[in-house]
Amino acid sequence: MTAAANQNGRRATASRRLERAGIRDVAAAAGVSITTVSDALNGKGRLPDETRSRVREVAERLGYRPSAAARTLRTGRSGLIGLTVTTYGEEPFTFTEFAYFAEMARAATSAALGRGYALVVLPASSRHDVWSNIALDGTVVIDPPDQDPLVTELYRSGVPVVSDGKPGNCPVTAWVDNDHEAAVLNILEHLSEAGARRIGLLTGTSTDTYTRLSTEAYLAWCDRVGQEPVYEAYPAHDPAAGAVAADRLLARPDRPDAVYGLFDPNGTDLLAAARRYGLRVPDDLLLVCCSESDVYANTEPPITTLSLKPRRIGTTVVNLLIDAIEGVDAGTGTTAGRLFPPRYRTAGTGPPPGTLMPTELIVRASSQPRAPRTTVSPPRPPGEA
Amino acid sequence: MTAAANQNGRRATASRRLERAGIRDVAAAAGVSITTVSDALNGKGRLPDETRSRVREVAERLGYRPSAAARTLRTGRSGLIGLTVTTYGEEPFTFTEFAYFAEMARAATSAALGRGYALVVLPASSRHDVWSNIALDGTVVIDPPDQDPLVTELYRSGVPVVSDGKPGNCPVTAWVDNDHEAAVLNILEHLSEAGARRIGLLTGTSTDTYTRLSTEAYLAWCDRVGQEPVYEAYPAHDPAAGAVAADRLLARPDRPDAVYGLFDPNGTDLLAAARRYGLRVPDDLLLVCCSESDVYANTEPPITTLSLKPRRIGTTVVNLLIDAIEGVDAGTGTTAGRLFPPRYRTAGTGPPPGTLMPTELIVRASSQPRAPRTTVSPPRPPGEA
DNA sequence: CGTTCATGGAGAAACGTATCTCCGGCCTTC
DNA sequence: GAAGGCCGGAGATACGTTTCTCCATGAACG
Repeated sequence: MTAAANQNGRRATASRRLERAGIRDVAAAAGVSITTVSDALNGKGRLPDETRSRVREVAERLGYRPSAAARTLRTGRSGLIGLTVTTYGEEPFTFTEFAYFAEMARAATSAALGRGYALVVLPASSRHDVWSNIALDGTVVIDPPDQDPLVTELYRSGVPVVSDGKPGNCPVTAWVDNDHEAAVLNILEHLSEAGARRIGLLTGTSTDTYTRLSTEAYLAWCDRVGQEPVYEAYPAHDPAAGAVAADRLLARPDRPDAVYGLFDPNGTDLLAAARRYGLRVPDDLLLVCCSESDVYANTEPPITTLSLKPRRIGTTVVNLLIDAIEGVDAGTGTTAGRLFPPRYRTAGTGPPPGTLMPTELIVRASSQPRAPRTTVSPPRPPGEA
Repeated sequence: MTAAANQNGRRATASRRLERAGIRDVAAAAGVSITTVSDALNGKGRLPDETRSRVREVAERLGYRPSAAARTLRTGRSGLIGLTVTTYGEEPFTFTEFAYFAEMARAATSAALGRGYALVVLPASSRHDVWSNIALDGTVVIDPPDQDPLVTELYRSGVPVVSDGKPGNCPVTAWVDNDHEAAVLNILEHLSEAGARRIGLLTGTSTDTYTRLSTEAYLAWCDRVGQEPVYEAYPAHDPAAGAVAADRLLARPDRPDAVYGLFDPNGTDLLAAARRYGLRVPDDLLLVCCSESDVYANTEPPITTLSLKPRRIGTTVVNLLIDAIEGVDAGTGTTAGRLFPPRYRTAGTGPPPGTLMPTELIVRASSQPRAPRTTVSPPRPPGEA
């Protein structure tokens, strides 16, 4: 009966340690071959149900757990997805610092788990050895800068890459982004209708897509309607710099009567700056900022915010990535396909497919002059302007 | 020259695909053996520097990247650490929902990366196949419930487990927690000194360590000083229930003149409830809540908070875990040790080693009668940078 | 009665690395 | 002049799966 012990000669020579049971042990205990065990547990092959259940029972009894490492080595699939956020400045990473990232990451994790994948968080600035030590089936990159060497290398080594934020010059498999241009135009229009005559912008100095597209849309709008641009830029990763920039913006001689702040803390920064200058919101100053935080529902006054809907973005990004990962095998043919490495190929040339997702403007008191329901009466210009 | 191609017979028979270069290819190109390549790249063995650098150069030229899966299989080490948060309720996971988790996770990720490990986020409620599909060197468990089956299984299969939150009956390798008892006593004392006669508690209905220990400390204190306990409990994972409970607490006939709220949103909840009942803070009601959010520095009035210092916890937990992981091999002997599975053994019996970490009470106006001046974060003058 | 087929399953070859064992030279040393 | 000792490196094995290939058996069918 237990003659099967002779089959695995190697194990017979080694003294029996208290190792975890392997597939060989299960096969021996069940009196079948390794193949049968593998097929039974993975639901493959042609086996009568009786054999299947018997093998499963034996495996359960022995506490058998397949080795993830061996499976990964054999199948070329790890079930792991990298989630990378390009780090601003020196800090390890600004993860969860802004609500956008936190929400996006949470949604991405959920979506991945729902499809049987797990997410591993890897800052782009991590030591190279950490990256190459992990078998990744694909990677989500949040807001890659132009010519990101990390993305380029990943792509070259055959790992699918989907970016959150339209990539500049990086070759990605696909990308997802908000329609920042439409969002900014919508806000500017909203503020104009609320009576704004001179709309200012609080923006960043970094070159990521979000900052760039938003600022360009603002400048283009200014050019179109004939307003002189009024904006201040600051390094968005510096939490203290935002307050300073907000102050600068409201201290200008050509002080705007409405401001859109591109970053999450801008709302409170602008509100505080307005108080310092004795400006009432919304009477003297209309305010909108981009934020996922609901604290702006309870500020005094509540502040109109633009939500980028990070949950939707995170879910979409992960689903696109997994589609690419799993689509690889489907496209490589029938028999010899298995021999091919899981290298993603772009169909011909041309830009990678991108998806634009809408944003949502949550209108609150800060952008509604006086009566919240009628916008007919234009506000009087603040001070002398 | 390229006669080395004959050595790897397997590769010679298969038609040459455009696969990624393996260690064999490097060996062939450099005219050395696989062993030499491995040693040269990993800094092991005894090789002259000339050979080392030559092999490295060839590897670089071929764009060689070692297979993480193969290395993991061979060494039994993946460089991956699981980060598990027990899910409250139905939601996928409350990660990043509370600032505590977000901060703790961020610190843990940083600490892990600093030591060459990466973190993979895995809710305790994930499908079992996701868990067993990933080779984990160890796991951090946030606040495991009593008799957590997940922890038990992990521990049994030899994976080191370190928990954030003193475990009830789970066998963990080590644990870290705040000194909740001391923290609560400190708060109660602080409130008493501020003039409180009847201190109420807003607590949770769940059985996690934090809730349990804090509540018990409160009850013990009441018993000691002879005050009748005044508390309301609600399911902490329900964001709406907190406001209701806060309202209930202040509506009681034996209304407290000071309240400590165990959860992050309790501060605003209690403040809102106080307003509804026309209670002035801190004149009629002293307020403290446990929170990592700095919004309480700007509420009206600013609210005294207890910080659990999640960054410190996250860092400590990860370092303890990695110590355990890397300590395993050190303890298994010299020669035959390599054959042993990386199974962690507790030294004898007895409880697992635990570390208590201090908390920090940030005193603001809400718990100081009269004195409106805060001791932290003084207001910034308008003109200052 | 011979041929085909479907069924149930076994054997063995990978996957790509790390590492244990061993071996040939050359140099020293008595 | 022979016996170690060190240097530089090659061979082979094992890590634990998945999966390709192939075989034996018996039934169906002409």
